[in-house]
Amino acid sequence: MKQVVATTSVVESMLEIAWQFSARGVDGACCGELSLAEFRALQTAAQYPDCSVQQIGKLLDFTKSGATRIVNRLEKQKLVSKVRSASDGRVCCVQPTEHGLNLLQHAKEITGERLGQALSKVSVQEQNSIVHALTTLAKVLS
Amino acid sequence: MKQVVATTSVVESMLEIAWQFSARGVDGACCGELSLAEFRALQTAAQYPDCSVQQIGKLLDFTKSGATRIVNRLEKQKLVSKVRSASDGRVCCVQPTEHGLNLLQHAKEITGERLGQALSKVSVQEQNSIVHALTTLAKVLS
DNA sequence: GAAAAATGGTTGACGATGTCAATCAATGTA
DNA sequence: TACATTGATTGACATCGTCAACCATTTTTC
Repeated sequence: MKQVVATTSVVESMLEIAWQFSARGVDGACCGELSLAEFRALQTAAQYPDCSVQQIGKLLDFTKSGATRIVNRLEKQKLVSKVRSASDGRVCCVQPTEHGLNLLQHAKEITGERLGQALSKVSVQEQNSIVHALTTLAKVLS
Repeated sequence: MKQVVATTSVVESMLEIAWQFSARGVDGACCGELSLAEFRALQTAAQYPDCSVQQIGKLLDFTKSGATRIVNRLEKQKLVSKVRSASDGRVCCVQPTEHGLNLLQHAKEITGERLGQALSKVSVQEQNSIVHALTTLAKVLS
């Protein structure tokens, strides 16, 4: 019970952080011309080799059609390519292009820098604590 | 330098968390009929007494017109009321209604519960560490 | 004190985004 | 072969926030 009480006071921090790192916060900073949804989709495609369009939708909680549209936008920007699966002619495998992977890498650096800049305001010990905490939290949230 | 390197590896966690707690993640769970932007605006109105429309826009990084529209939607749902400032006839003070405050409180509880549920998967010691880390991080990010 | 500039807010037109329902194509099943 | 299922796409649509133009009030300037 005590934990629950404690967490309610943290929710505001949580939302604040989410806001900073979501669509509005990251803005052009990390994603270039990409929306957060597109960025996440690109990430997902990179993470799961030969990921289908619908898989991306399911992982990110979009409808089928939403997923199609997001992937199409990524394709138009040449960040992914769609390849028909050899084993199942209905499936579209979404593969990040070289360009897409570069963008991901770059985005990671930029956002990391930004996080690092924020973290530089606290002690190294606290930095480590935060890094550890975030990693753990992301794991238990998924 | 080491910190920067370390943080880049955390960025993915960061984005994962943001995703979980942003528009798509929270969904109806905490915000009822509100979008995340509307929810944040309501929060801001509650936090800053007699907050103007534009102040909300500036704090949340919206344009003037965007802020107007968000506040209008909140007003239509009777979550805030707009009152012309006595000292400056141009300014609209945005005040959360009783209903608005209740919704905020409720949302806080729901989201807190959700966070608590996730946190219940780790040790109490780790929970405290995470709570502390989030609080600190939110502070240095703003 | 009146004209001009600045400031807060609103509105119309628009582009971006994602949903729903209908559809097509490929696969699986009877 | 006929029927159902599944992956993906498309058209119509609602939501959301921006830009530019605008009105109203306040402040500045001469």
